[in-house]
Amino acid sequence: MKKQGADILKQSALSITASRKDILDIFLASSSALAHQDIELKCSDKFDRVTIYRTLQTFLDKGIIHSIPTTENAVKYALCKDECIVSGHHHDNHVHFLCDACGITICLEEVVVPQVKLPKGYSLKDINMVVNGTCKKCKA
Amino acid sequence: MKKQGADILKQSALSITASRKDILDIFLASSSALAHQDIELKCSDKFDRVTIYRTLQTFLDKGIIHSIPTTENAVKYALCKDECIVSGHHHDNHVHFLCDACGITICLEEVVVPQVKLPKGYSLKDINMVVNGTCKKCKA
DNA sequence: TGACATTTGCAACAAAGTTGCAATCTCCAT
DNA sequence: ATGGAGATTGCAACTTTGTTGCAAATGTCA
Ligand SMILES: [Mn+2]
Ligand SMILES: [Mn+2]
Ligand SMILES: [Zn+2]
Ligand SMILES: [Zn+2]
Repeated sequence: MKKQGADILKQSALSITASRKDILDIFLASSSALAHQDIELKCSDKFDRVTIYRTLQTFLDKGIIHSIPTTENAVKYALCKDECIVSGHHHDNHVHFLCDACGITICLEEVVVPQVKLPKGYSLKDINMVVNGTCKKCKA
Repeated sequence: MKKQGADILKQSALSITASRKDILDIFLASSSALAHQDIELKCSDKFDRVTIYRTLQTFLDKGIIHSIPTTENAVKYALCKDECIVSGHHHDNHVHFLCDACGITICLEEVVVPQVKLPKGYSLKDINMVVNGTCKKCKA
């Protein structure tokens, strides 16, 4: 049986509500990262825009989703994998791909973000790597 | 003599106007990347908000500045270096640092973005690497 | 200097995000 | 199973951010 939104909510000790379940199911059904607006288009008939904002924030806080900064000034969100939580801390250390042609944003789970050495004085907490280019489907 | 905004405008074959000069000078005087709002705070008394938007877009088009996507859903901008233009094309291949404590965003010109190998089918055009952490000044 | 093209400011919008509060819903202990 | 405490939601009102069209002002170059 496939993983459902409700399962994830239980795991994260969040109360189970219609909006949270539905929004999680939207993520589970999507193969690419979603912007707030993408989600709004899919369920603003059922839920208020504000609820979507708050739900996404809750998911971020709980480490259910992670955010992906894009060059188009639009943050996108994607589910975190289970293996993501190692010893109580999150590890979204994969590369993200953004297609300039179709705009799709994808987690490249199998591509690990390379380490970098920072100049003296800077302490590193997190690295974000976003690659632009052309995706499989849009290839000429 | 220090480089002035007007010099850069000439180099880029842009007409020299007060707003362009002033905004360039703000960049030249800043050691960190600036958001639209940062610039607005410094000169909205002299120029319209719309002018700032259009000026930043022009600078982007001409390769005078580059944009930095941040996790806070706010694009920041920074001047490109001269050496940035190699054979007519831009090369902003350095890492950016974003301090979680003070929010400052800095170009780490000396840290080159490492290459990554993408899965089959993806073609790469550009890589963006943003590192979060604590900057020199904010260090505990 | 003057014509012409470019740039700017303004006004009016549209879209995105935030906040407070009352109504509703979840969950847990009885 | 029920009900009450606390969490969640919808709504309204608002702020901030970004866009567009157009007329006035400015810069460029002959
Ligand atoms: Mn991801
Ligand atoms: Mn930079
Ligand atoms: Zn594509
Ligand atoms: Zn700092």
